Amino acid sequence: MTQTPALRPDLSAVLAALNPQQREAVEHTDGPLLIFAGAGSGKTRVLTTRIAYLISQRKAWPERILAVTFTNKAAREMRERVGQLVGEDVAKDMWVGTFHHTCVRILRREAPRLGLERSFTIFDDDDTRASLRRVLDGLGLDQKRYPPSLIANAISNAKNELQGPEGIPNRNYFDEVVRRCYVEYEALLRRSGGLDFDDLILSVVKLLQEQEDARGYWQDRFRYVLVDEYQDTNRAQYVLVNLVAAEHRNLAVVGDDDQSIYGWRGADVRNILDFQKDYPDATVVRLEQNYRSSQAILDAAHQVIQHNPERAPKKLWTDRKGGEKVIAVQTYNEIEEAEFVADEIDRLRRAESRKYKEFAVLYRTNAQSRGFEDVFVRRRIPYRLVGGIKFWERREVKDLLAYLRILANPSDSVSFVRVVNVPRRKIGQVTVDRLIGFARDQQLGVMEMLDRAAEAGAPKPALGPIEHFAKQLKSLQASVGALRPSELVDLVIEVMQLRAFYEDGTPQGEARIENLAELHGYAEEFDPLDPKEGLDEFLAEVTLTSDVDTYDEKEEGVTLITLHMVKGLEFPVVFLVGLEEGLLPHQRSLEEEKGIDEERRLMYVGITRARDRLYLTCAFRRHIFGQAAAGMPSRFLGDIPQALISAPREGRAPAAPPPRHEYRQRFLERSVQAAPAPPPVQRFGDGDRVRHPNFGEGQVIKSTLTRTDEELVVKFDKAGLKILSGALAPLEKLA
DNA sequence: ACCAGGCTTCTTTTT
DNA sequence: GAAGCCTGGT
Repeated sequence: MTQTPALRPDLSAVLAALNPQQREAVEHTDGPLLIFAGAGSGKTRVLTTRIAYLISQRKAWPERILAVTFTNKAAREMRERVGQLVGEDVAKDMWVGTFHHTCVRILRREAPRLGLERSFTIFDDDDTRASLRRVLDGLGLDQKRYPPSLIANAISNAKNELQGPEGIPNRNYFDEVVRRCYVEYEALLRRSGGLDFDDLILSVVKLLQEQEDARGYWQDRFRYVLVDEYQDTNRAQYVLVNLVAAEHRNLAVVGDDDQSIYGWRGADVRNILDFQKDYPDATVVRLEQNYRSSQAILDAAHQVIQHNPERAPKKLWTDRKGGEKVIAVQTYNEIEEAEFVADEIDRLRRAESRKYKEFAVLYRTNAQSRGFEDVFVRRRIPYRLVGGIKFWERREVKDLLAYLRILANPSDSVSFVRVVNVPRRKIGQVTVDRLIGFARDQQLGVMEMLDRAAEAGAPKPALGPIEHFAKQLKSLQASVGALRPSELVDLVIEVMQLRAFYEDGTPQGEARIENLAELHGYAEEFDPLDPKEGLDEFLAEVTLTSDVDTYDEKEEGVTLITLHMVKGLEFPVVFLVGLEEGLLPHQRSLEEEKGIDEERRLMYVGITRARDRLYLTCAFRRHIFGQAAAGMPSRFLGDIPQALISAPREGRAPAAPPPRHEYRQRFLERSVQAAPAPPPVQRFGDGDRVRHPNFGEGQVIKSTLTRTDEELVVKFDKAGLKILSGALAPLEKLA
């Protein structure tokens, strides 16, 4: 330290504003600390104040404090808020980031020790699947029987459990396939100088476990360690933080077992529930006062979550009295569900002068956003979609990034395969296979591989194009240390003529070209760094940035978001939609042990996002895989006592409170009461012969009018009985 | 090597 | 209702 950072030690006012439990969490400085932080209990405030307190008490220099968050957005916020308390120049030295970012930072420094290139490439899911496809090919295995995504999942689970290929169980042939793929996949990663998401954590764990010097350094370095969302840590992450904090034992973990929703990717709630076993001397603080939601909303949340077993004891409370009752509504189908939401948004904008950004629509699956998008576009309601097809995953963006990746790391053959024919180069499958095989055997990077194409056995006609490609890449590579990331982006676009390649006269082509331009803008952020370093950082950032990270709450528009991504956010008005059996809880969750519990926690997370108003909606019919299916109200609706739910608004049927046992029967009664007004046209009568492009010919068994649609039950000669929407299905009436 | 068209399967959830 | 895979044609 050359100079003492300018501290603003007058935290007394900030401390005085905390409640007693919050204050205890802040002022506890030494030794292990477990904070159970319920939804809306001021967790971020406690964490940031605690860090500021540590700094102002001179407990540690900022660069010796490590805070691990779940998203980059949370990390940024934390740094900002600490900055407001102790000064930005001080806060900038803290280590704040996601598990993955933190590990990348460590790995960049420790690369040599691990026999790793400093410019290692981070493989995202897409790259992993592409790699596995190649592996399967190499092993002569059928991708239909052994879907790459399933194998990727199995390997990921193993890695999260710190298991190598030998740790894959031996139950059946599929396991055997997974094990062999795992071995080959690892070899491919190593040859490519690549690490996948899980490897980032795994490599640091290994480093700390196996190399005493490194372990000593990092354990000494981080005097204070804080981990947010501890209930969502997996085995590898658990080992990592406990290892890092082992020397000073100043480990503070924050979380809420009721909000554990990432079990499917290896998160283990026991990490938080067993913290006191790991650290018998731990101080435990419970933050139970909720500063976000109305009493009515909190009550509903409590009713839902209390059905779960194995919860750490706690109950949220608020001194906000009363509040609007929760409104539950069943609509005819997903279109009307969206219409209803749109109606309410319009109404509340007028009645309560609310802004668009005060509303959020929360759903279980990304596919559900479609109906809302369609309706919002038509009704000119501005919205922003979080998640779904991400910017970084768009084809053209990935193509351009693949070029940059080859430049940053010439061993990255996965990226080479991706762009070998972008634009068309007439280098065929056979040629690519021979080149890749040769490169593997001879341990070559992309450049040498292309230079020795003839030797590799590439077909004669391909040699010309290959040589040209090599020349292009070399000319780009000459600029790598010299040009800044954004300039490099432009150069790739120009040399490879990507604009012309994507230009196809369609609006989609236009969009692709715009996205390329947008990439330039992102890259600019890394221009101030050393050129090569900037390129590496840019590429890492790109693969580690999620959609919520770029979410800006000040931006106008209704938020459309999944229940998983919404954790940590809050909105004055929340619509929790698609509350149907099969959707929430999701069909797939029913097959898993404890699946239902996690679904219920999702519901709980959704409810607790709401400040003032909460709507719960479900649809009677929903199109799934393009076909209408019947939906039963979610069992979770039945967890909420009728007394907490408002009477249905006029003209709307209430969601049937799902009876604990016989909900099918009661549901049907309800749906009869719910008979909506007739739609404009009834095109078919009972007994009509019809033709459908997919299902062939059939006979209408029953035609029913609903408020906006004609619902048809058709018995197809070949395809059997189907329920179709008269408005949507391309049905043709036969004479 | 590339394209069009038909077939299938598919969907949880994400760093 | 889309994306991906396969086939058969050029």
